[in-house]
Amino acid sequence: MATPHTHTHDHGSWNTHAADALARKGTRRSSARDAVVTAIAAQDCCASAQEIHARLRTDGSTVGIASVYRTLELLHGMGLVTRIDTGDGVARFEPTHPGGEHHHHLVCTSCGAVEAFHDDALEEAIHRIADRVDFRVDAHDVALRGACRACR
Amino acid sequence: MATPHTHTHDHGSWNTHAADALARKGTRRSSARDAVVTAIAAQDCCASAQEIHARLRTDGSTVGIASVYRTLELLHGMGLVTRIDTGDGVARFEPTHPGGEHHHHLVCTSCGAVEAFHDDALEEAIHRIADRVDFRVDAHDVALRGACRACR
DNA sequence: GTTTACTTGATAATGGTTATCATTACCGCG
DNA sequence: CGCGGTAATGATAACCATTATCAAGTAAAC
Ligand SMILES: [Mn+2]
Ligand SMILES: [Mn+2]
Ligand SMILES: [Zn+2]
Ligand SMILES: [Zn+2]
Repeated sequence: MATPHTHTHDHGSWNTHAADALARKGTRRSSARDAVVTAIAAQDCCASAQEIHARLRTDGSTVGIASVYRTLELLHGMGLVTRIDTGDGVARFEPTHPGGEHHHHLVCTSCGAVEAFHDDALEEAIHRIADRVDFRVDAHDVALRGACRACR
Repeated sequence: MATPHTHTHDHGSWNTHAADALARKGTRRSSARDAVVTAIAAQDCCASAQEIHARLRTDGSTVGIASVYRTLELLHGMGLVTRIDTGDGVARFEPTHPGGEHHHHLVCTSCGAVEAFHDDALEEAIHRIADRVDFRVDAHDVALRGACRACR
């Protein structure tokens, strides 16, 4: 039931999915946005704007930090990216897969490490709550906090 | 199963609980800390440092904002207070009840309203995950995001 | 090619939180 | 009781992730 999340995504498929959605929305094509989208497509789990920016600059890109934030905001507004707050005051983002398939996070309060997990019973419970409550539930997030193997 | 959380806490009991824990820890008694502890004891759900500070000042207290942050950090470190991040860049805090009884939150992404809920199946699922995963889980939090009745 | 307005990158501004520091005031001890 | 050591305080400066601003660049429509 609770499984260490296996990374079996095709990075290219999300990239295409996102590019299509952007084209459909009618945004112009630009190298900055392309670079950010490609960088996000390569992630299996969450990364902050600053981390994405640093990775891009290391790879020789000249994208500005503002464009990273702007692109993340755009993609988030379009539901192409999931925002995750691990509680350290930094927003992290990961690709949202079209099928609804996703994972949640184990956060080490000692070293800040983030691990992914998935659990069907958890999803089922959340789904039932959403049906029962006087609130339209669009999204959910779950974080388990504690100590990772290394910090324990 | 999923119930709108009923507020049946005795505010005084958490206040005493916290005061005892602070005494046991050997901290000095001060009016600033007392005021913050009392303010938190009066909460049924989460409030930010600034909100707590404003409430105290309105009530005639001269507590500085720094003391509010310091007290929250102290109480959080002692496990007396739960920190909640609703994703708007503001940390909120609510009293941690000794029996482990707690609730989770519905967050309206439109107006920012926060409602509490509790669900046994959800807790059970999380408990099972904690047992199964290679991680020491000390705490967990769950947020359901969407639109409240008023914003829907 | 020209025009239009979407994008960009640099940089200033914002705002919650944290660090600093001189001053205050608990509280154990004589 | 007083003292003295030092935890705690409140004002304020510093920090830092995120946002807003703006002049310059550049897709894409015509
Ligand atoms: Mn889920
Ligand atoms: Mn719970
Ligand atoms: Zn992830
Ligand atoms: Zn609450």
